[in-house]
Amino acid sequence: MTNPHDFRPRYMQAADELRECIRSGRLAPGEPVPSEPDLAERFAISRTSVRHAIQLLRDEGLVRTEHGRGTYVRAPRKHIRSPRTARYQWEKERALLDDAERAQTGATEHDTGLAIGDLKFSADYAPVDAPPGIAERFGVPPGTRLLCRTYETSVTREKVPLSIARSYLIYDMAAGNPALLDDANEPWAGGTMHQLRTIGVEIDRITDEITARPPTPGEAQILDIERGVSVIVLCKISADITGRVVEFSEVVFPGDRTEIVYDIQLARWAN
Amino acid sequence: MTNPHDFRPRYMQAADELRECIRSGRLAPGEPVPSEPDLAERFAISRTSVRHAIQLLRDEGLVRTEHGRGTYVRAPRKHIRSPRTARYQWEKERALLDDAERAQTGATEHDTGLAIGDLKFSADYAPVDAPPGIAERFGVPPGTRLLCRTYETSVTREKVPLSIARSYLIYDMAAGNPALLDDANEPWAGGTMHQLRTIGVEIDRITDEITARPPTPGEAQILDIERGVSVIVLCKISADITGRVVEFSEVVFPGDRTEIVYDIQLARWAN
DNA sequence: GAGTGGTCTAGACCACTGT
DNA sequence: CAGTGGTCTAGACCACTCC
Repeated sequence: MTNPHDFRPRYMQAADELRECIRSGRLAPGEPVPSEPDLAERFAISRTSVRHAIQLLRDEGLVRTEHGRGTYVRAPRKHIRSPRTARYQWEKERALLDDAERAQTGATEHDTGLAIGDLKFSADYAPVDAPPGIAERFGVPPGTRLLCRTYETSVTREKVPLSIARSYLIYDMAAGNPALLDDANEPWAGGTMHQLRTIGVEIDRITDEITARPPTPGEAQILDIERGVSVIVLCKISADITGRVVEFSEVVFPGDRTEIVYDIQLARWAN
Repeated sequence: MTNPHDFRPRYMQAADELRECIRSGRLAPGEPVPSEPDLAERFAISRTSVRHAIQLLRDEGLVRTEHGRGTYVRAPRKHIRSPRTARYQWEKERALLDDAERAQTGATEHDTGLAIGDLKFSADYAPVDAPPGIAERFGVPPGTRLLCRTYETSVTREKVPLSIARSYLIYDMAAGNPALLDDANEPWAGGTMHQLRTIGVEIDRITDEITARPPTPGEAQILDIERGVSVIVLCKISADITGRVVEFSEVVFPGDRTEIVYDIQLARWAN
């Protein structure tokens, strides 16, 4: 079945042929790929080589393998939009509302259009000594006491979180309102923008830095990510109206189902 | 060497131990990992299992393997910052300058701080019929004639491109200035914003959508991406002052060395 | 129990990199 | 040349899923 005049490795030739079947639709999303022994016979190669070929397709995100069941052609995953520009401004205005109004809906509901009961949420606070990289962002000496808050947000119906977030505040600043030091107060209606407002801080400017990298084994497990899929890391640096950095947060999204959105309004040309 | 009371697969135990060596610094970036036969003996497993373990580490981005030389601990890759907000506004203002001023520096030089001679650039124009996904962005019927422009930008000293971009314009609109239809006019001093200005279009609002996915084999080759590393895909939708979408472009960045940056200025609270 | 994928071995040969 | 990783085999046994 493989071409004797082709000197590429046989597992690659097999992968190429399977890839072509998928691209052309002869193997449609959701359909099973033939079993490993079948493919071994069909391509006249060993099962080891078949597995190598399938591994390539897995790394390309084209197939998903389930132990004891088979290998299936993957459908592209549904993206969850995470609009940042709109969310930040909305969150800031919401911080001015009274308690009852703020309680009605959270930022993630605003992003995703889900109702407030559809979302599950867990938070954990702990004081930490600033590692050098993070101290630098705040412009404080390494070792300065920070409040580290970790969050997992998930859709109630699904086991898998939408994101894992770690947010840092200067501990002594947050201590201006002792309620901000206790994770029992989460979920806090109104989010970080409102929390900071209780200590007289107004966020004026946010810088987002976006990168991608392979997940750590822990992240792969929590986010239910398969081999070859990266996470998107969003570092958000918030400065107050005096230009001082007041919050640094790092949000980890599953790369195969997240779409991060920014709207940029440009200044008009003078006429 | 592997623990008989641990019932996890042996290749995972081996991977765990190597991962711990790297995290702890006992194997520092740049240092070689022991050879496969060495590791097989040390862990008392077959070379196949050793290779399986190393593959895991490769997928996590921790090591890099070079045929005939060995496997080395990877240093984190240097990130190239790609600030979007600042770039877009800068590019828009630059479109108003005269030819000589515009020729002095391009957008990528603005982003990276490199001089104009440091960058290499290739462009290719071709008319295409709009596929459904892209037609939808423009709000035109599928099959409408578009001008598809592909670009590769690289640093002259390095073989590997910084990004691959594909930009689409409505063909009939671009034809308003025939110079816009010919890739021989690239690099066009002033970029797309100036090109559009020659046909009376002012871009007013840009929406960026960012996702990550595994590279296609072609992208992996062009961008010199290793297994397990994803690409970051930035879809840029530009609308003119009437709200009509006038350009759609898709930029593919290597995920392991790109950092995309947005600055968001929030409205002040009324006092 | 039959069929699927997951782990593992021992050994062979090839391709590439150094000296 | 010796040493590295890359390809490949044939076969064994295990773990999981479904009937």
